[in-house]
Amino acid sequence: MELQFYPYDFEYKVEEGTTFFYFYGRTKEGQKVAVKHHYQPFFYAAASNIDRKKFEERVLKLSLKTGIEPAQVVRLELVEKDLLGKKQEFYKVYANYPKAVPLLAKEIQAWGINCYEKDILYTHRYLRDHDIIPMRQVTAVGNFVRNQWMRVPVFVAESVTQRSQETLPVSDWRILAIDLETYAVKREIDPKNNPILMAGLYGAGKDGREFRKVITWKNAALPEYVEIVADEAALLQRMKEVILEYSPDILTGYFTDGFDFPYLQARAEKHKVRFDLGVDYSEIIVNQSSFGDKESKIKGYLHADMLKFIRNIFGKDLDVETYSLDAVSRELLGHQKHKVELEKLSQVWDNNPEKLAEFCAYNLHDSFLAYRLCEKLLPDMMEFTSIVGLPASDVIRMRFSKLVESYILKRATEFTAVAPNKPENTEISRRREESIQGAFVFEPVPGLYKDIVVFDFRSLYPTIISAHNLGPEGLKCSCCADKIKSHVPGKEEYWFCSREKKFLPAILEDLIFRRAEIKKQIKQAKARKEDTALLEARSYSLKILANSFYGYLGFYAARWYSLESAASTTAYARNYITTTISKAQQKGFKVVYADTDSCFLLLEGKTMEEATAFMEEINKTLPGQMELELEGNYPKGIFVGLKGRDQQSVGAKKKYALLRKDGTLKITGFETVRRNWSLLAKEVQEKVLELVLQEKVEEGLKYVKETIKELRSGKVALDKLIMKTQITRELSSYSSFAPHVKVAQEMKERGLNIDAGTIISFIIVKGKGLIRDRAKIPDDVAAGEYDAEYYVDHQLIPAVASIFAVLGYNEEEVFKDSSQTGLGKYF
DNA sequence: TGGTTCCACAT
DNA sequence: CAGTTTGGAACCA
Repeated sequence: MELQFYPYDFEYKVEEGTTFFYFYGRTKEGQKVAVKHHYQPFFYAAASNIDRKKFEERVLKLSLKTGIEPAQVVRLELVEKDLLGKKQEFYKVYANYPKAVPLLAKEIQAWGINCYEKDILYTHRYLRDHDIIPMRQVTAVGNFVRNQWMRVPVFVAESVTQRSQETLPVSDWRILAIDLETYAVKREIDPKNNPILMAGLYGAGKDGREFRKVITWKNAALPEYVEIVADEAALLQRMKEVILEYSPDILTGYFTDGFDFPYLQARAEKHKVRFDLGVDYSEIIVNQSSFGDKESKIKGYLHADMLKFIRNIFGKDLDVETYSLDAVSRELLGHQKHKVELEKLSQVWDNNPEKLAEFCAYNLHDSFLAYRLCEKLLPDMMEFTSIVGLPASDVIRMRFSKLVESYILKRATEFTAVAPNKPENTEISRRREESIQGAFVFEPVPGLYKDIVVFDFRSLYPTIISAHNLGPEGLKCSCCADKIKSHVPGKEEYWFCSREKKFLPAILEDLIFRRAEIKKQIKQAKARKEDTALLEARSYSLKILANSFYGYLGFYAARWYSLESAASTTAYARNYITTTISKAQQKGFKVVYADTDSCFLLLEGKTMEEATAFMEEINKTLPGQMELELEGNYPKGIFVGLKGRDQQSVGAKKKYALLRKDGTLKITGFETVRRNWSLLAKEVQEKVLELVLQEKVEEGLKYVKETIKELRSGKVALDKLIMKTQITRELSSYSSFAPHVKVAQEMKERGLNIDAGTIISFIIVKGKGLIRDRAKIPDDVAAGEYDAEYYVDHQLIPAVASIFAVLGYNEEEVFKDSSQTGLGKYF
């Protein structure tokens, strides 16, 4: 019979010597299933320049002792494959089970024969070789078999194919979010001694309404969604039942990899409760690497720890200070966490259970936020999954380099390419020593400019790599060696094949092309007022994957490492931007600034038509998918001087502000966002930039003077004067006492818990002596007690001095005023 | 300024 | 053929 289903979790099992790949998924009707399919593991061994007869005899006799059964070669096949651009013959060496692969390969390498793809995970290999994309419809031919080892029906497949690319809509996946609150005095997280107090679960009910539940074990008057059980062991038991009954495809949460699931595992073990949620009745599996991150797995589910996906992949474009659930939800959902004093939970639990309700609400709300994040980002997770072709659980936990490499590996099959091996440790150290020249940045002359037109190269690095065929395969190719006309600009020693499009640039070109197609679709969909969330997700995935190729080529641990290619990418980029600059200058445009892929021109009486004509002209000369685009045109812009240098001549790079036509500002590089600046300094800096850009310089000066007056009058609201600095280690280990350290000590003396990570807020007040002795906790500062002169000298003036300096005002000329001392005397 | 150390996130 | 060892901010000399 035929079975159609949507798989989302994968593993393999060796059963009586036969290796089976296992799919776990669900049918359209919502029935969870397991599908098993036999597939023989293998790797490659170089077949060139060896005595093949002798090799075959020897290799087929191999039998390496291991803990399980001896590692043996099942059979050999001779194949032709492409290794870094060179066609060669390889043996495809089939092993008797997956873990035999590295053992056999190591032995054969010891004979002096290179082996390849010996560290490709079996489950990943299976998916790639069968061209199966997780979470999309799969058709298996075979039969259901009786079993008692699985919680779900088991189907034994003779064949498995993906005929359709169809997937389920977001609303059809059953998602359940979990969140735990634990007993924790002084933020001490201790799964050995501290119990789980409550477990929040949030999902969608089968009736379409919300599914909300909090399980706790304290008898108190609590809201209707709270279920009270006898003790912690009962909580665990009940939680398991609820999850099984809900039967989610996706289990989600926030930092569930490192906190909730390991905690559940530890407490279940302590109470001897079998928390066997796994589809095969297995318990939670926590993989802890000797360093850093944990990963938690529950067999038969897609465990999506939203923190992992956001931190590793999705959050790179996000404007958040930390990846805390609070900050991320605020940014992505417009919701924040409920505000409760979590430190008091343990105390309330012990002494005032009647106050537990607000903690239950908090608990449920956290799981609600995780659910919403999962729902919102599911299209993105699925897109990365489909481009890379690996399980979503792996994809969301990958760093960029791994993501790129997985995409390359997926495409390698089509190009019959064999993957180069990962570098050895010595090679890694060697590579880590190397570095390349980066981007070109045009040093601006400080000043206030008008009518600035900004052009930039769309996806500069990816399009260069694709257009110039950069990559290890085409580097210094022998076919083009005799006619080296087109070497890399400024690097006579490098050239890349011009006869044949090579593997890496070809698959990168695909990504860029596919993204361009999707962008067109987005435009059309928007015109029809359709929802574009899915398309945006695809476009975003393709974009960051394409952008990561350059970094990958220069990444020390990359299989397709090619520092020459990375260096050539920036060399071409420098050449394109400098060429664009000089061509603009030849046309009579003044160039004020340029950075990596962008170029800022002044119209100076010329028209926008002339500027775009210039752009068109450049575009005619560009190869492949390269394109110069109009980023925008701005009525005004300011570039400021470098601190401590001649403020009139040397401009700071990557620091400027532009005024848009609609009056809004585009501020880059200024300190306005840093938390160790007071809100006052940020506000004043922004306001002054705005006034100056609107040519209201006098008004700007006046504004500063008024602000200073206000400061001195003691009327400025205290919350605008708070400065924040993070405590980064154990308080007692500080040997120098910056203001925030001193405040932290004071807070600790009052019984507040201060440890690494706490952000200390403080205000500097009037008085004698060192600054640090005048730093106070904001709550202790009386209105007007702050030290106005400190704020003038250390916050206000530094925030605006460079802006006024651009206009030729030095502090003395401009800020002349009263009888004050210090810099403030000029105001 | 550059080199080095420390910490992500959860209660 | 689940294992490797990150990177960015804050601090210090």
